[in-house]
Amino acid sequence: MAGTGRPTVRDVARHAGVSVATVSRVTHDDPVVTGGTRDRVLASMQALGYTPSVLGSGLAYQRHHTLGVVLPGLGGPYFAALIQGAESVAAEAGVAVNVLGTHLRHDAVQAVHQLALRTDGLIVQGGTVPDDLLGAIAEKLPVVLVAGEHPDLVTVRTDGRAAARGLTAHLVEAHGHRRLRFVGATHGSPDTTARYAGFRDALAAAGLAEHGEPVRHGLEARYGAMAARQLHAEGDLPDALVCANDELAFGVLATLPGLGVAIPRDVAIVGFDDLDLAALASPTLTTVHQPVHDLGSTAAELVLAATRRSREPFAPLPPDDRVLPTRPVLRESCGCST
Amino acid sequence: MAGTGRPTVRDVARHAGVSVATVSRVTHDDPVVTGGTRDRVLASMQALGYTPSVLGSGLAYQRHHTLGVVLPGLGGPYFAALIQGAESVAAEAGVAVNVLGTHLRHDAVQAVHQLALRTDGLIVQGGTVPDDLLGAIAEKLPVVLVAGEHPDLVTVRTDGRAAARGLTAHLVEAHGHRRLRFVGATHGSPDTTARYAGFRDALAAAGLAEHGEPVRHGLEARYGAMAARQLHAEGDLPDALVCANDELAFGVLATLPGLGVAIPRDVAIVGFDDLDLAALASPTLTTVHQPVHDLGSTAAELVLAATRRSREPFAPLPPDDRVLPTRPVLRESCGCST
DNA sequence: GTGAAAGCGCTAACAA
DNA sequence: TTGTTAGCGCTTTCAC
Repeated sequence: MAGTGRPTVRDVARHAGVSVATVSRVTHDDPVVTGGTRDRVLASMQALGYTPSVLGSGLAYQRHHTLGVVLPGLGGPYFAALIQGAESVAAEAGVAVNVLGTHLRHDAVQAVHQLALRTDGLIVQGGTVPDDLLGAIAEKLPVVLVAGEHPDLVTVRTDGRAAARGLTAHLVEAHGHRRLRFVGATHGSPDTTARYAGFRDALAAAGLAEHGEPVRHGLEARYGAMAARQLHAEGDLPDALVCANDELAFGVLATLPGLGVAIPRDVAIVGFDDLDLAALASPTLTTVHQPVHDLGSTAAELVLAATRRSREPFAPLPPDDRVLPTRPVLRESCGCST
Repeated sequence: MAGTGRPTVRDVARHAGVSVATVSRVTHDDPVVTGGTRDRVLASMQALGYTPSVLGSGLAYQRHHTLGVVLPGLGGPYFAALIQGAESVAAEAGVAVNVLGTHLRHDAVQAVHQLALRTDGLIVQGGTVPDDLLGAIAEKLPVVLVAGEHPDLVTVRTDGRAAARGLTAHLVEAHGHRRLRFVGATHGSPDTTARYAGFRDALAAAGLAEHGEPVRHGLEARYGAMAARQLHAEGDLPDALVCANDELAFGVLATLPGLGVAIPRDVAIVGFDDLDLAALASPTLTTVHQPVHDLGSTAAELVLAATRRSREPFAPLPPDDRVLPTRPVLRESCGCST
């Protein structure tokens, strides 16, 4: 009876000789239930192999127990680390993580809307969602923006501009490079845009001009390879390449040497993020360490905190801007400690 | 009234002057509703900004409208492609995709169980979940195993052994290499295990012995770098390195040249998967093209098909073994067309 | 401390 | 063709 499916609260209640309310209380560790009753119910749960239905409690609580994460893509160690950070916090709270990669979908806006309907809160990577849509969604459920800026939202980021300024200055001052070029598509990536701005800041401060426009193919490893081939074909290699992230730098690193260009002898290279591979490639990669995992976990904490107290109609989160620290990591690819 | 929250079927029904059943029918494009009624209801939906609650319909349907994907990790382009494949099919069906990376979690088994409770079906990458647990879960909901083998389950995979045999034979026969070594951690990865077996097949057929044990650091780019450094340190470089996947090969490619080892002059290298970067790195990477995206989409189709007809108690899927074709891609890193 | 009962939003017989 | 009604599984007042 009661179907052949999984046992429900009712089954447990009957088996334990209590009411469904009591079963529910035990599930939630409600301290009012007596030790004896409690044990009896727990035993019945064991005996029947009962697990609360996510569907049932979801409806009653009006909560999906799911966190949405919106990223441009899913590939790449950067996003993996971000997701892990978010997931570690979410798992703790019994919340699942639902990831959406927008750059791969023509119907990204639609998809974000869909996601918003099935989650209790959203973590959004800067540049993936138009600002107005973001604002609209933030009125409906808690949203935290990662690696982006927005006056009315909660944001978690690093100061990429300052970091890029510092790293670029290092290339100029410590290694005497004067012809520097930026690699990375700035469009649609606030993070990259900030880094490029910092790059330009440093050049301006040193009285230098960019050695050519940024090479804007994309932000993944393969685009680094593409950039390397393009630069090589142009035959006008700069002294140093400032890559928007480590992935791009690896793409360059897996290509230029094969084309007969030695690093850092012929060209110096720096990246951003300090991915694991950075310390292992040869030459080891000079970069800026970013707390990517923390970015994700912090964002998740903020969203979940808002989620939990979401009882009434829902009030948007008060704006906040958390800036996490970065740290330059000087290795071989810039010419240091060769 | 009716709370300040989102409008419900009841609100729409009242507004349109029909019953909730009719509203539900319109939502599901039930052809029985008259054009007039239909239009009136649609208008009311528009007016009120109604969207069906995932929670409500979920409970009624007893369906989560979510597909689970279990992978070892989330980084890496291989998994990104797999997820995209699955997601493209899922999105079509209005189903969300929930990804779980097991290698990063100490409580992987627990996590898989949790996931099973919130999804309608699971796609599992071979090697991520113990066989017995897999069997147990498959009795509860549709499960498709990707890149793995299992007698009682639906599996979608490629014939990695044959592919590896062919590629290895190429190194031996076309390029005359005799001292070959395998790079990649076979433990816990059926895919890698199969490729290693194929590698050995080819060597045996040629009457050759492996030039040393496999270098088993892992399966990601950084472990390729690690392997490269180890091999270089050992000072006994083989003629050719057969990497378990392209990621590892890239790690090697971003490291060996920097250590003064030219590819393919000093060492030939081949990978598996044919990631985008393979055609762009220098030297371009010889590899085996795998339909990773199709692996994901096929798996998703199979799971969803089973999901849809899951009406009664649920019968496990009948075992099936789909083998998708692969294709060797000969490029520069093996010594071809240099 | 425990139980009865009224929902949460939607679907699906069954009636009309 | 449309409406009525009884759930789906769980939570949560409000009585007892």
